[in-house]
Order: sequence, then C-alpha cells, then structure tokens
Amino acid sequence: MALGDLERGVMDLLWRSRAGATAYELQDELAAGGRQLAATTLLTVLSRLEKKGFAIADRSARPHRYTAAAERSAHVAELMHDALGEADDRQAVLERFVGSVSADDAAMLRRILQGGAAR
Amino acid sequence: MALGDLERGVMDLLWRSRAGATAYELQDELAAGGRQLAATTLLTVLSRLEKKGFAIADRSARPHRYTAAAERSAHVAELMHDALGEADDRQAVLERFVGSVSADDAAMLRRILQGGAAR
DNA sequence: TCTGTCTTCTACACATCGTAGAACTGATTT
DNA sequence: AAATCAGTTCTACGATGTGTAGAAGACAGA
Repeated sequence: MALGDLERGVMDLLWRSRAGATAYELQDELAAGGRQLAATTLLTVLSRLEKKGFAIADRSARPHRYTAAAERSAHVAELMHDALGEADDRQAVLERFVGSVSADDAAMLRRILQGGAAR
Repeated sequence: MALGDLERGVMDLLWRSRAGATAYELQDELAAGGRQLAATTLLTVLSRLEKKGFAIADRSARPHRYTAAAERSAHVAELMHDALGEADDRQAVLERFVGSVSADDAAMLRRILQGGAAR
C-alpha cells in the first residue's frame, strides 16, 4: 500500500513522536513547516492512514490521539523486502544493492550479518 | 516513478527478452497468458514506459522494437536503495531487513560483502 | 439544554492507469 | 501516382487514489 505525499509527511511526524499526536498538533507542526491545512484535511488523512494500517487512533482521548502502527524502520525494511521479492535474480539484485550503498551502510550490514548466525 | 499492473507485466516481458519485443509480440505473449488486449493498448503502455525511462524504442525497425532501458536487477536494487533512503535509522532498518531475508539471501549477502573491500 | 469543540460524511478536482477507437503516416504494389 | 494496408500516434473515457476541505453530526461541560 503506497503513501501519497501528505500521507507520508504525516507518517513522518507520527513516526517521530512515540506519544502520537492529535490532528491539531499535526496541523500546527505542518503549519510550522509552511504547509497550511484545514484540520479536517488532517483528520481525513489520518483516517485513511488508519484504514491502511499505518496509524492507530486512540478514540478514548478526546482530541483523538494517533500513533504509528509500526516503527518506521519496520516499514522501510518491508519496502526493501517487497522490492527484493520482485526480483528473479536475487544474486544480481543484492550485488547491485550492496554496490549502491555507502561504505558505512556496507560496514553495518557486515556487522549485522556477522552477529546473526545462519538461521 | 511507480508502475501500474499492466506496465509491470509488460516490463516483466521486456526484462526477460534481451532482444526486446514489438507491441504485437507482447500482445501475443499476454494473450497466451490469458490477457486479451488491443494492440493500441500495448502501444500506449509502451510509450508511457518510454516516457518514464523504463523502455527504449527502436524506431528504425518497422514494427518498433522495444527493449528494457536497464536490467531488472538494477531496477529492483534501485527500489531497495530508494526505500532505504527514506529511513532515518539505517541501522535499525538494515537489521530488520537482514532479519526478514531468507537464509540463502543472507548467505549471498555475506559472500558479496566479503568480496568487495571497504571502498 | 445550550454551546462550542471535535469527528465523521460527503464532495470535488486532479493525476495516473487501463483500455481502446480514430486519425494519421509511410511503405508497397500495381 | 494512387490505392492499400500495416503500423503508429492522438485523443479519450472510466476507475481509482490523493489532496483538500465544507457541512453535518455527536458529545462533554456550563
């Protein structure tokens, strides 16, 4: 399920705040970033994000509080995994991917792969 | 630039045939797969794929011959790289990604990372 | 119960994509 | 050279997704 620009922007904010945020807080944050939006716009986007499974609404709090359903890293890792799933030649893909990644990232990968056994 | 379903299906065929294909060949292949489409539909999709940079048209050949602009593995690796670019915590993403990958894939990654030095 | 705040419903414009007919072009044939 | 026909481009339409928000409904506190 893909995200639109505004949807991604909102998720960015939600991912960043562990405590979640209300539509009004998000409206303020976006306004601070130069994007003026009606509160209802945020509520619409939030309900769409909820339907897509990206956000969770706490409806007991009066201004409903929205939190990210999963961590951003889980989302990004899933995107990567999905992409890899499209491949027919995983070897070639992984080679290219590793080649395209920064030295730091490569070092990280190496470290991670060292730690975890074959499983 | 995202691909629609039909667009991806066509690219699948183009990626698979190094020599490329004409709209009519693609039409036949898709028909064999149970998807009946007008030739113009294929032409439209191909021109969109060309505009998006995924396909290249050889207009000197009479039934224009379309080839994939890049290998599929390059495309997939780019998708993965783009996804990773969205992350703020690359460490966490890579950990999750490695964790989500099959043992074979992990072994492949290890081998690939072994070969290429730090760079 | 009134009032004001918050939420949901409904809506619209725009872009993208699947789909394909209509119109055009350029080669071939006589 | 005109006719023909294969092949290409132009145009278009319906469906869906997304940004955007007003209108209407619901609910707590005065």
